[in-house]
Amino acid sequence: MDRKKGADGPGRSRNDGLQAPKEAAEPAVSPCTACPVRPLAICSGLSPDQLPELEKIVTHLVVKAGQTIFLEGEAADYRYNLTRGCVRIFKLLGDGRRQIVGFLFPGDFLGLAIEDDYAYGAEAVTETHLCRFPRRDLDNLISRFPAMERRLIEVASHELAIAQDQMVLLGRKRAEEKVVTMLLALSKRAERRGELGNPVHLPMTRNDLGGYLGLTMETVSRTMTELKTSGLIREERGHNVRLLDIDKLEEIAEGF
Amino acid sequence: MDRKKGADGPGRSRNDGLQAPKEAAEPAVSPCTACPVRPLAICSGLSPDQLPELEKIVTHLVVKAGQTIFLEGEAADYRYNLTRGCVRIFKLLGDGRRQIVGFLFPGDFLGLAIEDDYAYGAEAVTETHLCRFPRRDLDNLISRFPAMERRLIEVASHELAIAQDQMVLLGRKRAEEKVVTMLLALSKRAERRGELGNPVHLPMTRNDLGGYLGLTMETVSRTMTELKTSGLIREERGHNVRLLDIDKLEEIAEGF
DNA sequence: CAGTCGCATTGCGGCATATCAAAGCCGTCG
DNA sequence: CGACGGCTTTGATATGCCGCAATGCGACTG
Repeated sequence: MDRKKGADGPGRSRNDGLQAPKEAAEPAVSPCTACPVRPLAICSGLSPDQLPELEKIVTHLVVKAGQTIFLEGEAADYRYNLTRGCVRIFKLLGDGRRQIVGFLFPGDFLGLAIEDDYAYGAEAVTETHLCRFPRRDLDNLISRFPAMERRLIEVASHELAIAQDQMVLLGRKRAEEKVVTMLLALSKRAERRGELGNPVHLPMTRNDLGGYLGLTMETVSRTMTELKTSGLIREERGHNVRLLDIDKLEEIAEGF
Repeated sequence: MDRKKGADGPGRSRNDGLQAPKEAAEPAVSPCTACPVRPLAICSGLSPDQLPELEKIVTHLVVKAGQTIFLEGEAADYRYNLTRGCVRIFKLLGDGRRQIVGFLFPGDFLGLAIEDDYAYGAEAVTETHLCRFPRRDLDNLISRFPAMERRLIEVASHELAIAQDQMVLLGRKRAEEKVVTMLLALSKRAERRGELGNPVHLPMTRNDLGGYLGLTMETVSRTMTELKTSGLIREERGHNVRLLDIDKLEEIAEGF
């Protein structure tokens, strides 16, 4: 691939960001016990009778599509858990070029790799529900529960493995391989969450996909068209993509 | 950039690999207490009187330049700590394209992001000294010392932050920016280890650098020549590069 | 000190992807 | 229901890096 300046402008899309996210209307009695994503989240490091500890420090937020959750460089006062929706995290270069370094889905933890300041910005791709924890409180709690620490190591090293796969993608794969890898990865992630894996749902724009794959929006679009033409995928209503020959797609993704 | 097939062949270079690494002649009385890289390593999660616990399960190895430490896909029976030398870890695509996902230096931990099998291969760039721990033993030990677990979370999230920076580099930076970023990063890492930061020492080949930066050897070479021509760096004896205008270099690296 | 081997450099041509521009499509809202 | 706004698609052209090949160079070796 080839690039030089201004891959995409800073943040914002669809909607626009920067209003402070609002607290959810009803935190209510704190439904961690019934939380559908708990088994996926770091919260699975706590036993049911320990959950009240967590509920003491949590705030529930709803963030509308396109809104900013936090900015790169801002003081990192909170960590989050995603319960609904989709979030993009990204880093900027001096001239505005933007690289999306991850998409988050329900059960994912947001705010792991941070120092005093957030090392990346986070924006809602779709309307997103978050559990927000004051960083200090959460870290204290975690250090009191060894199972939580172990869970966090698991999560961090899983993230690291994903990041390494992404380096291979960005450094060595061609456009078609990149797009196919992404489709398969989103499919598998959806299945792990217990959602439908085959018509893959793509909540993000072509621009977001390109921003993650190290491509431009146009190249993503052209590549999708080619995949459709060669009968490997089919687009269905509402940003859904059906994978028509998964074996073939896997081969393409792995560079054979 | 632009690529298609066979960025570089599999492993091996300089020397050649695959002989089983030999144990060090003299593990001796177990000198963890005096280990110069302990403050940098995960071992700093243990107090001096706990070090014997670690020494019970460690084996010291010396691996010659070019030799394989382990292969991608092999059963992940060990974790390592690097005390001397330089290691490259890399992943392969089906057709042999190779992406180097990291270089390790003294104090670094090897074998963090692994499942049952190693997700990447590891080779010595220069002669390397390693502390090897049976995975199960080390994990048991770690889980008995909360300070170790905390240290491991720190290490993992630091690695993750580096990986995210690397995604920006691979996805959005131009060749010159990539090379400059690398030079500065190696310089800073050396300083953190207490080594000389300014004439940066580059133990790895141009091919390795390219493998890490998502470039070919030739492009790295051409870029270095340009940097020399424009007076930003100067090559000195023994794979050393002097940074002549760090401010300017930082600007280039950050995309301004 | 000449010979050899591995790595680095340089030149040249080609190609994948960027870039710029213009339609096309689709959901939203008045 | 028609017009607007944002996203997507498609086309035409530009370019940065790749891929190959030849040469250069420095470090061992005998």
